[in-house]
Amino acid sequence: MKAEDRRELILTAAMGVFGDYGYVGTTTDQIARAAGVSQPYVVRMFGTKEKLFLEVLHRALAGIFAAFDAVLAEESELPLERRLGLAYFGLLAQHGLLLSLMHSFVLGNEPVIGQAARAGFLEVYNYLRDAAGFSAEQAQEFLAQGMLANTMIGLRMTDWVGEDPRASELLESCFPGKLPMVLELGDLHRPGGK
Amino acid sequence: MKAEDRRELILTAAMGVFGDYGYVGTTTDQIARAAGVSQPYVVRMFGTKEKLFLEVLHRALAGIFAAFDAVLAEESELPLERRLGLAYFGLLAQHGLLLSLMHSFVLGNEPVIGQAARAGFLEVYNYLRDAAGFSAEQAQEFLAQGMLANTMIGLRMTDWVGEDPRASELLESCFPGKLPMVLELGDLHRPGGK
DNA sequence: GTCTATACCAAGATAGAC
DNA sequence: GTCTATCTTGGTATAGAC
Repeated sequence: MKAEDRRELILTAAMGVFGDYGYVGTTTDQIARAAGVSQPYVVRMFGTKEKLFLEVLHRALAGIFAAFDAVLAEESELPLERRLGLAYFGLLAQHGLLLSLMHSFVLGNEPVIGQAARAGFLEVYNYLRDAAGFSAEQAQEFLAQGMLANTMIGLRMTDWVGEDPRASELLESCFPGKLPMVLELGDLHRPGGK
Repeated sequence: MKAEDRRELILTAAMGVFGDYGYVGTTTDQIARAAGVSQPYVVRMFGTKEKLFLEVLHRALAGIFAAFDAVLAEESELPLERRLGLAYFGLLAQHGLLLSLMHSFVLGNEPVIGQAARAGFLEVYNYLRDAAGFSAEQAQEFLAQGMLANTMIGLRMTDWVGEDPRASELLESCFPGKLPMVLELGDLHRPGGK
């Protein structure tokens, strides 16, 4: 296999593991095993764990913009907020995409990663304001809902559906009409999830 | 000094450091230095880093409920959501309180901490629904705004006020009328902040 | 292009002195 | 009650073979 393909493989694996355990909590060895290569190879290919994480971050953001662009390009009766929200939920199918971002969002102190995370978040905000044409209030509300959704996934709150009725009630408000899908995808974000 | 007082000192220091660097990213030595004691002493007193973090989590939640209880006990013209929101912002004055929680919210995979984090989050939700009398939608919206506010602090977005007009705009929506206060408190959540 | 072996360092935890 | 010294583990990164 050539380097470019391995790169893809490793990046995908890294996104999943980083999403599950966070930047600091993830070892390059975990990523290597998830990708089916040796630990030194991961480091060799990306230089450092930090650089690898930055690439994952970049990819995650690109994934968001791609999904949103697709929404803006399509015709629909539904209000734009709703459609972008659904597209956002769709990103849960990519293991670790939203959670890697979420982890970066609490690392503002990290000199390199924090900077990238702030810039990335603002890019999303700018997209909502400019490309999507949201007002400041609309964009803020959209992001707030997104952050709560991320939190539900990060907490693995889906594991408590059925056990605690209030957990179900909250999740139903966070993912209106999409709980079944989210529960299914929730399996990804668990130890051992593909 | 007796053990009980040291305990307080260490817990306060630990909350700040955990908030700044997260559970995994924090070393017991950082905490020890922040508290002015030796690293082994921190471990000795709390058993393990994990147990210490769980105590911090417990304290952070207690802080939230104390602040909310005070709001419910007082008379006011303002709507309850607004008053609880302001009380929430007030918690920013306690270094690391909201951010330690936020870090725990993305650690759902951690067997012990994840469980505690989920339970803690649901306690807050239950409080809003029962003690505060919020509807499911009100509680969800309140939490969404809280998670976005936490994210802004975690990202240290306040550092970009003045540099990026969109950062200011977003922060102003997140902390309506309270930006000056938040900017001042933002200094706490920076490397070297007391 | 990918691995094995390993150097090196940082961190949590323990032992035991004072 | 608190410290110094230290054990042990685990994790990033490097060297170098195949």
